[in-house]
Amino acid sequence: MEYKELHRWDVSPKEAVEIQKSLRDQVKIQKLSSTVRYIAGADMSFERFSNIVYAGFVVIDIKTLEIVASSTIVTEAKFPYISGLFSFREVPPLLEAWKKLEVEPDVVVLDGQGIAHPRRFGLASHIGLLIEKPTIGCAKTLLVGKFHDLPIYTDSTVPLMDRGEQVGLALRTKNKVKPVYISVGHLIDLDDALKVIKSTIGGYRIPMPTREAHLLVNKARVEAGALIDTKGDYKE
DNA sequence: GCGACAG
DNA sequence: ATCTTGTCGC
Repeated sequence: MEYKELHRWDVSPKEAVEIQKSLRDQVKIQKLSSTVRYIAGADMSFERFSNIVYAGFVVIDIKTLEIVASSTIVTEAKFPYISGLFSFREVPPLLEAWKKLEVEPDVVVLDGQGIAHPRRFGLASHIGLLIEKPTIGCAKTLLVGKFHDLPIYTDSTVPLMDRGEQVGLALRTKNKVKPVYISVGHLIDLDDALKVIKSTIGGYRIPMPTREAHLLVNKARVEAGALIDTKGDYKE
């Protein structure tokens, strides 16, 4: 798949914040324009004491929840992990994997926030602008916002509020299990984002796109590690 | 100044 | 994120 180059990546944290501010007004919140058949999930897996990272995508059929395509790459993360600047660490490796993906998804789910972000420009919004596809942020923990009285039963939702506005929602994907947090990334609205995510819940807390992407990149890392002995030499 | 802080 | 075994609860 293709993507845009909107700015440099070798920037300081201060410059990164300015880039976020300059791009956030380009985020479009709207109804999904086409019917959804293929949903992509993305994730990254890190090596313990290095910046080597495995990034990958899976594409899932919304009807069967089966994987129809995937891509994986290995590269080096060049930006540190800084809360609020997460996308500057994750997006470059993800774009490399995106480049190798052969099946075009109708919507992409990211492991992190969309507009539920201090500057309303989280990972899902950032990569959405670059790949020009509808994106959804589906995070395991909160970055900003508060919510109240979320029922303990599957499919319950409650608004996620930050500074007086709704930035997403908390969704209970499984009985009596911690919720996930859904927010709009780009080219979608919250109702459609929720519908898409609900259609991909496979009985686990983490919806299938993200879950399968996580399993994929984790497996890639472990298998690569098994090929290297303790001296760092490659095995036969 | 204190507390919070996506993966 | 990653390191890790068993264990408590549905």
